[in-house]
Amino acid sequence: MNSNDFPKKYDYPTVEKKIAQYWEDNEIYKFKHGAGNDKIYAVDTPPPYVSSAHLHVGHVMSYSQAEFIIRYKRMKGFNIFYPMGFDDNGLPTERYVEKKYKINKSKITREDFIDLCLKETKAGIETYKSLWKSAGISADYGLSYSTIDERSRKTSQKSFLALYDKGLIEKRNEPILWCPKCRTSLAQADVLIEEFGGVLYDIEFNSMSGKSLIISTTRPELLGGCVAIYANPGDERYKSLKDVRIKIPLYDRDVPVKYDESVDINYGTGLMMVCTWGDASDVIKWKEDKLDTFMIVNGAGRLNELSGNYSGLNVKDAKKAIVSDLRELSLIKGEKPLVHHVGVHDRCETPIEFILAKQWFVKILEHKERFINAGNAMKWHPEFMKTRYDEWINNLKWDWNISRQRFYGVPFPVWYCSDCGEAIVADEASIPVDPVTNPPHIDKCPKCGGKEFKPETDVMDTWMTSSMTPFINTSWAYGRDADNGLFNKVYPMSLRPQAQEIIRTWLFYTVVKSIYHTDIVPFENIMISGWGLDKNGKKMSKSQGNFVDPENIIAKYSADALRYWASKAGLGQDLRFNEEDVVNGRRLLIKIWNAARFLITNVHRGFNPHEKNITEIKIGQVDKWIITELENTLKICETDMESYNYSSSLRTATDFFYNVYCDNYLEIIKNIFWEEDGKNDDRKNTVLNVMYFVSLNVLKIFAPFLPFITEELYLSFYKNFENDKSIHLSAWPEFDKGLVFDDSVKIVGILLNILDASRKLRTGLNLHQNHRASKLLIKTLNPDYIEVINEISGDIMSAARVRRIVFSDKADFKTGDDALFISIEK
RNA sequence: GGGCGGAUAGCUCAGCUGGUUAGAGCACCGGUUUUACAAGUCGGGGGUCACAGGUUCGAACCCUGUUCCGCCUACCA
Repeated sequence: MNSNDFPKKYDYPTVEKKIAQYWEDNEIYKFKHGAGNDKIYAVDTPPPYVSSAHLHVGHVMSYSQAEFIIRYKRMKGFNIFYPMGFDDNGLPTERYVEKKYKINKSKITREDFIDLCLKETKAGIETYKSLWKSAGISADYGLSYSTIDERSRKTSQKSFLALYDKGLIEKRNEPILWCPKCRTSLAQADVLIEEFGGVLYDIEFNSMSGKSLIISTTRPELLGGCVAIYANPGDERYKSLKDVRIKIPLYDRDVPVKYDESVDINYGTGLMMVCTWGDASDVIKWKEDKLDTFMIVNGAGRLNELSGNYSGLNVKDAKKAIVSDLRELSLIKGEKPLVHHVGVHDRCETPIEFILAKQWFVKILEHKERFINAGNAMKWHPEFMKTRYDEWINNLKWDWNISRQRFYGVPFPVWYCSDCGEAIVADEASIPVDPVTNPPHIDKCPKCGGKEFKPETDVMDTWMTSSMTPFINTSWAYGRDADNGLFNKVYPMSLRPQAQEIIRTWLFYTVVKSIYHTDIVPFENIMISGWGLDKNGKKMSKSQGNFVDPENIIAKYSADALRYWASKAGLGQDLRFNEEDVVNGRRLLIKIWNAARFLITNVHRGFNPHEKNITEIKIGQVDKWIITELENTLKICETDMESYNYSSSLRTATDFFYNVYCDNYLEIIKNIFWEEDGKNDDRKNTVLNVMYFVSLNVLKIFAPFLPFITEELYLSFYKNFENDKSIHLSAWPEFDKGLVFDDSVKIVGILLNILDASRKLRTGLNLHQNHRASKLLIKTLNPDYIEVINEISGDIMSAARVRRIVFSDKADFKTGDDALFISIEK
């Protein structure tokens, strides 16, 4: 570009589109597989579940934050393995489709439903890709994966087969967590605890000997499922009940009394009704004490025939009916409102129930210690997030149930013998298979010789696939040598960036799988981002309607400006969205543009920044000072980036750029460019070289954050003198001790004190910005200053916009330096 | 119930292992437009660092307790 043509305004909508295209056309972010650079930095990209139109600026925030580090690593010379993932299988997508088309799984065929899911998935992927690209996310889109594609299905099924072989997966018939709305079983990680207002009913029971007993419960509708009454073994009141049976009100049934330490003497009357099953403690007691089983709630959340008169009612209506009947019999002796905590399905917020069912489980309870150790073997950023991981593992109560009674997911590679029920798992060569459409590889049941087989119709938990991302990415399912040994090169991966709410799912399950399959932790570093909050500090979400559309913000202020906002929160910190910060980002861009413009438009023909080394040209004190300040900045920025403290890095860079480089250095030197041609040519050339050196390095430390504008300036100007085809492939500027001139910093400190004071005086004198005052009077109490001031008098006059400097005792305005006073005469 | 994070200017936030007079941006007030930038620039006002104790020559920072906000976790049914 001809420097005279350099645009006055930064036209970011046009430029950002153009630059994004440049990156794509030139494969700037392509992973160089097999090209010799084995200094690999591998990222396990989060695959957010694909349902277009729920994306908000918070998503851009967390992706950007990880990407700041990734871009930095790229400039540090790493060969970046950065695939883009799209999570599109499983219940989240199904829920999205159900809502969008107002259907549910009982009113549509499996095939039609899957078709709709695939259609939405495809649309979702396009929306995501387009947003990530416009936000400048530097993934290698050629490495994209979707969790429903063939490679993912093969990987999940291979994992299933491998763990089945190791005895780490098994099918069991036991009480499981169940969502009556989605009609599927769930894992503990799919359940959230929510606060509910409820009522604690004191209900009168009678022992068979006629003794009246008051028992408190929040779930009278489960009376029909009551299988025992518990008391604390130390509770004197109830010791006599040993061997006594208790009659259940409304039902013609009686149950035993049992004792357990877990019963709180002070809660209610100290008696506890245990049912099949109201909560986890019921299940535990049922297992430990081998209680009877009276399952009165069915999979649809309705009471069944075992409940007698209440059969067919849903849980809520049954509660009303039973309470009303108990009232009529005067068996309700008390009602206390209380707040209690109920587990709900995280996708639909329906309270979960326990039902008995045959399900596939990945055993995890017996290996908790290994997972805790794995957590300790990875570096957490920020550190305190590891607590959540540890806490989750320590509190696990159930093995990981991976069966889902749904349609859209990866099928189990399993059939059952119609005669004896024996499970037949697929052979590895045939996966991925869908047992509903594919026959098994054998024609005879190995156990009973039966020739008929039924497919497993459940699908796997979506996390069964997502937990395999490091393996999907590296084609592990095709053998460890597949894809030129990619797995061995990339695994374990350098970085797992992700949001905090999926520590217990995506992260935990990935660790489980990785440990089981390889016995090696999957990541060196884990980076946990906070949430994007709305203006009022509430979490942004589609359902709350308080989300900000990133496309609009990018269109209005540019992607770089949005990324600037994203840099404001440190790791693990939530960040409020306020448009002011985006506006500030745009201001920074404009400032960068204009500072570059000053250099570019002053560069003469024949300018060559590499003719001599920066130290070999005749640099003055102010040049040495600005170079020193730059070096100190580079040092801090590098330290910050190395410790994932990107926020501080950008702040430091911005401070230097604004307050030191623009407001002071450029202000001090710019006057020389106003002189007639021919005058000061040497000095001009020196200053241009210094500006080139400083501004290019500043641009580089801005580059991870503001990839578009830095690239635009690089390509349109700096690249004329540099070799790299993108600033993002250029080398991160290393701190150079040889470019630190502490004496110059001291000397220029005097100048800056004078400049600062003179600005105050000029404001007081109402002087025009560029008015050249006639005299600057200086008084100094430090004789050493005189020589220094004489040496840099040209710069002082230039900076303070004065024609002459005079040492005079009349100077009476104290500067920031106690030994230095100045005055200005108009 | 247990735990984690936070509370600093009107607003959004910096403030390193304790060290002069606690910073920035926005907002507010005033000056200033041919000479990189008015989406600018220069200057100014504005804070009992949540509260109460303690340690120290010295505390926004360390310790103890309290309050409020957010979150994680939990078998008082």
